[in-house]
Amino acid sequence: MGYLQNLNDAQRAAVEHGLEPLLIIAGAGSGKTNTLAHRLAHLLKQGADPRRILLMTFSRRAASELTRRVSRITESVMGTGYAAEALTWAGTFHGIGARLLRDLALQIGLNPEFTIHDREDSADLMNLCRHELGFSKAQIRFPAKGTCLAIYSRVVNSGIPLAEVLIDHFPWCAMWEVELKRLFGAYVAAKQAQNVLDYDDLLLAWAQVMQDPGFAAHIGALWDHVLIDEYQDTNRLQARILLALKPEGRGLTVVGDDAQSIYAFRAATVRNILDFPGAFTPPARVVTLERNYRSTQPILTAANAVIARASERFTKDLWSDRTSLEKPRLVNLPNEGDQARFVADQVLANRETGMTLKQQAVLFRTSSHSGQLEIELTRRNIPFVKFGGLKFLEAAHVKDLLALLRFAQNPRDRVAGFRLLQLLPGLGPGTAAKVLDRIATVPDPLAALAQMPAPTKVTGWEDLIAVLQPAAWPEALGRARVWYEPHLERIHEDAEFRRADLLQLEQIASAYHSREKFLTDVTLDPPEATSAEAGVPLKDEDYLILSTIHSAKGQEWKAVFVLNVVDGCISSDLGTGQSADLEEERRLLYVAMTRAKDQLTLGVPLRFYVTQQAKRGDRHLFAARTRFITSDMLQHFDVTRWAPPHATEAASPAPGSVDIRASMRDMWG
DNA sequence: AGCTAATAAGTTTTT
DNA sequence: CTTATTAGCT
Repeated sequence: MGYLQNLNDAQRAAVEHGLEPLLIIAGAGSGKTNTLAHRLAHLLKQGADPRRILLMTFSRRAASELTRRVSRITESVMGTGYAAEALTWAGTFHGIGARLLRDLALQIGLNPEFTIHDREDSADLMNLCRHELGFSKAQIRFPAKGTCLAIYSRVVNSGIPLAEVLIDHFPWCAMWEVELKRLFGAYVAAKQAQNVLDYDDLLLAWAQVMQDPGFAAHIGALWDHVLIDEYQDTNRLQARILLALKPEGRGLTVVGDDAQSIYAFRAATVRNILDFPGAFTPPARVVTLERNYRSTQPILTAANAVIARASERFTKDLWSDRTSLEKPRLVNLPNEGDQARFVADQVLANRETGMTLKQQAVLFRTSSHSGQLEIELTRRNIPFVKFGGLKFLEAAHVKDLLALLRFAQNPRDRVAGFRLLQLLPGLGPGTAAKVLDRIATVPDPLAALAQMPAPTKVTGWEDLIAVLQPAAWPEALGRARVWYEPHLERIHEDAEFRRADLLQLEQIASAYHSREKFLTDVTLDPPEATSAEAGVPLKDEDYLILSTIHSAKGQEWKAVFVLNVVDGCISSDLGTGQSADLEEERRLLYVAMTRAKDQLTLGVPLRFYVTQQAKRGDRHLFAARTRFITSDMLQHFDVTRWAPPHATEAASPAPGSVDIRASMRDMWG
C-alpha cells in the first residue's frame, strides 16, 4: 500500500486498525489530521461507502480540511477524488444534530420550520423570561442573562444537577437556586412555544431521541463508521449520543489529546477521553502518537515540563528529531505597552530573516489582551488579522438582517420578531410585545400580521409586511437588504463599512439553495470576522495572525508569541478557586506553546492593566509569572529582560535597568 | 403610555 | 464598545 509508506508505525497502526473501537491519542503536532485522513482513505479503499461514514469535527473548517485531504489521497491511490463530495455526513455535532432533527422533526413532535438561536439570541430569550418572572429588578441583583444561560447550559451539557453546578462553578448564584429553576422552566416553555432550538437543544434532543430503542437502531444503522475528532472537547451529552449510536463500539474511532482539552467551560470533560477505552468490552484499543513533526525539541521539552504537572492524563511525552540550540524565550517586560513594542520589534526582525508575517502568530488568553498590540501594529503599519474577536454574527447590522430572515422563516421566534419590529421608527418594546402577543397563538402568524392595522405613529409598517412575504431564495435576501438600507443609514453612523458586511452576507447566501439551510449554517458556523474591523488586509497580502488560544486550536506557525503569561491572565482569576478549572488553564498554556515550530516567545509583563472588577476606575496589577512555569522549569527557557530602547539610551545598557519615567507615566494610563 | 435620547455601568474562552 | 437604567419628551 504505497500511500501508507509515509506514515510512522503508530500512525499506520491507527490507519489499518479494524472495526473494533479505537482511541487515537494524538499529541500536538503528531500528524493527527493526516492520520485521520489516511484512515478515511483506507476505509474507502477497502470499499467502505462514503455516504455511510459519519465524520464529526470541532468546526466545519476542520471538516472541509479533512475531506480535502481525503480526496487528495484517494485521488492518488484510486485515481478518483470522489470522496470529498461523497462524504455527506461531515460536520460538527451541532450541525449533524440539526440535520437529523430537521429530518425527523415530524416524528418527534418538532415543527420542521424550527429556527436555531445562537448564544446571544438564547441570552435575549432568557432575559425576556427573567423579566416576566420579575427577576430583573436591579435591587435584587439576580444573575445577568449571560450567567443564567451559562448555568442552564452547563446543567444540560454535563448532566449534573443544578444545585451541584451552582456550588461547583457559580457559588455566588447558589442563593438563587429556586428562582433559577423557575426561570429555566419558563425558558424551555418559551423555546417550545416559539419553535426555536438553542445550541444545547441540538444535542439534548438528539440524545433524547437516541433513548428510544427504535430511533437509536434506525439512526445508528445510518453509518458503518463513525469518526470523532477533538474528542477531548466533547461533553457528557455528546458522549451519551456517541455511545447510543454505537453501543458495541464497532466502527467507532475517536481522536483527541487529553492534554489539549480546553473547553471545560462549555462542560467538555476530559473524562470522556480518559474513560473511553473502558466503555467497551473488551476495552477499546489505544494508539498513541507521540512523535511530533512540528516543533523543535527544546520547545517540546519546555511544553512537556509544563504539562507533566497535570494531575490526570494519558502519559505521553512528545519527542521530535528537529534539534535546535534555541530554547523558548521567556521575556520579562516592564508593562503591557512594552510587551506590544517588543512583539512588534521581534515580528519585524523575523521578517528581516525571511519569515513572512503569515508564518508568525501572537496568541493570548482573552480577546481584549491584544488591544495594546493592535494599536502598536496599526501605528507601525503592520497588517494583521485577528481571530476570536467580534464575530460577524454579533455585529448589530448583521443581526438585524438575520432577524428579518429568521422571522420570515419562523414568525413565532420572539427574539427575532422583537428585534425586527423595533427597527421601525416609533415602534418600541411595548408595541413590539403587543404585536407579537397578538400573533403568538394564531395558526398563520404572518397572515395575521398582514391583516393588522399599522400601529399609530409607526412609519414603514407596510414595507415591512411586504418584505416578509414569501419570495424566491436567494433573491429574498437581496430584497431584505434593500428594505434594510434606509434603517442602516438611520441607525448607524458608519453605514459604509456595515453595508460591505451585508453584501458579504448576500455573497455567502447565494451559495445556498434555501433560506432554512442558510440560516442554520450561518448560525452554527458563522464566518470569521467583519469587514468593519480595522486593518483587514486583502487576501493576497501578508499579515500577522492574532488569535485567542482557543481559536488557535489545530494550527501552527514558525514563530509564536504568547502574551501575558502571568498569573491572573493565563490562569484566569475567575476560575482559580477550582482545581479542575486551574488544570484547564495549564492545558491552555500547553496548547499555546505547542503551536510553535521554530521559535517560541512568552511575554511576562511585570505590571498589567486590569479592567475587570474595577470598583473605582481601572487599575494596574503587579503580576507574577504564571504559576504553571515554576522556578525549576526555568532551565528549559532562555530567560531575558527587555526594556524599550529609549530607557537605555542615557543610562548604561545594563540588563534590568529600570525606566522610572515610563513607569511613572504608566501609572496614569 | 410608550418611545428615545442621554447617562451610568460592565466586559473569558465558543459550538 | 456595548448594555441597563433613567429622565425627558411626544
